[in-house]
Amino acid sequence: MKPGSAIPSERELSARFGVSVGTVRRAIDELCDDNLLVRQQGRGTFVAVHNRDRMMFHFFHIVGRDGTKETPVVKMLSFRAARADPRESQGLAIPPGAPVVRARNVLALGGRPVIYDQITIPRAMFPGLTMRAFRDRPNTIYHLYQTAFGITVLRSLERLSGVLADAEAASVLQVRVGAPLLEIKRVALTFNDAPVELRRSLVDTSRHEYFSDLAKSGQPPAA
Amino acid sequence: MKPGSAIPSERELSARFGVSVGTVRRAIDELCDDNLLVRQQGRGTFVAVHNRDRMMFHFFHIVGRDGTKETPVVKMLSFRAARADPRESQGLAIPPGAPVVRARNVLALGGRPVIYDQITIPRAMFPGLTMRAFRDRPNTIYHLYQTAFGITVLRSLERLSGVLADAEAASVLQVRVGAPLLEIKRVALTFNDAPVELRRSLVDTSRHEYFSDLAKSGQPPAA
DNA sequence: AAGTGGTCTAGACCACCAT
DNA sequence: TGGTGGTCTAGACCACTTA
Repeated sequence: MKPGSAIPSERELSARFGVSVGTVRRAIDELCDDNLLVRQQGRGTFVAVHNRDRMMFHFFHIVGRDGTKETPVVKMLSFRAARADPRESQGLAIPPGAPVVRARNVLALGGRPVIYDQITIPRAMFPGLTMRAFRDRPNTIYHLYQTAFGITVLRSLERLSGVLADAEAASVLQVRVGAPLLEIKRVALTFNDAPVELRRSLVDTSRHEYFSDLAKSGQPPAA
Repeated sequence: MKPGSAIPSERELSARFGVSVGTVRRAIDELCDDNLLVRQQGRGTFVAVHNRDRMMFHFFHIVGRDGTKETPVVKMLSFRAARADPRESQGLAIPPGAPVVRARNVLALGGRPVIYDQITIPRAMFPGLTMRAFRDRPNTIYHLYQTAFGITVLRSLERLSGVLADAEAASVLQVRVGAPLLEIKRVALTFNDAPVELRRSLVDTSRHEYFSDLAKSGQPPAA
């Protein structure tokens, strides 16, 4: 179904499939949990769209030291076709040497460069993607994936480390070489946990932090 | 109710409070989501206990570079009574200068020191806590909080940064001064999001990483 | 076999939103 | 006012555990 469109009402679905409304509700509940649908009381249930609010809520975890969250200003630094190196082929589940696109962005917060993103996506999933479309997109990158290529990013796995700024990162983030940075390696997943995008972010955490609210996880182990 | 004990069955609760079983179920579902109860089909529903599996699942996010999770070997380095400094008083919501305990642990993975924990707890919440009880606890720290002081840690907020090893951290973690470390500042919360414990962890991420699965968050914003 | 949680039914009523 | 999702009822039946 198309992102943004409404799905049939709970009563109609229950009639169509011969199950009770309560069962339909629980099925929809699960799809909402998986970020596929969004309910709106009194209006209907809609296929989720990757707008900016949604991206900020689900996929952007950098906050100021005072806890405030700010929308970053993105500037593209490069956009190049390449062949997948071993790490990329493993992370994206594509053959070694498969065509990919590598892009680099710098994200500014409060007017200062804070995040240096290195993005890799498989060209096979994004046929015809151009540098202009990538750079001049009107919305978020994930919105572009969804609207132009029908690929919806549902969740992401992130692995964080502490690293030192090399010359390149130091130049982009305007810190000295050897300054401490936070490294975030993210794999973005779509349906069936199929990998869509590999992203390495280097974050200058002198004025910002990565915020993690591990409130609710999966099933607790047995007692 | 006591941790580990069973709560009345759904049918009994529905009769006692004059509501339907379905309503009882949803209420219990919420408490399970909040990590307060654990269901076991065919056996009953139990008040959650902070055992080691549970701690590892909900509160320990350091994994090897290959993704394997290993139980750390904890060694206490120090345990001292002190007065809350401004950061501690703010983070724990206690008056400045209020009595606290500061403890330091080093956690080893694969025989190597990897995590240097600096823990602060308010003495008022843990009356009579001794160094021996803290060091020689048979289970996890959060299990001790729960069984000896009736304080159940339900969730935690973590803020991550990249930092450089100072002389103290370098000595504890056996890295050189200036080596990159991952800093994790955690506040552990109990009922009503009341803060229980402040913890600063310095992690040597040369062989390990912080793993974050942001699968399911709260409510998505409006479309 | 008896008791538990897990799933489902076929409704009722409420709160919210659009017209 | 009519349609939507949100909550709740009073059961039925199944899967699992324990004795």
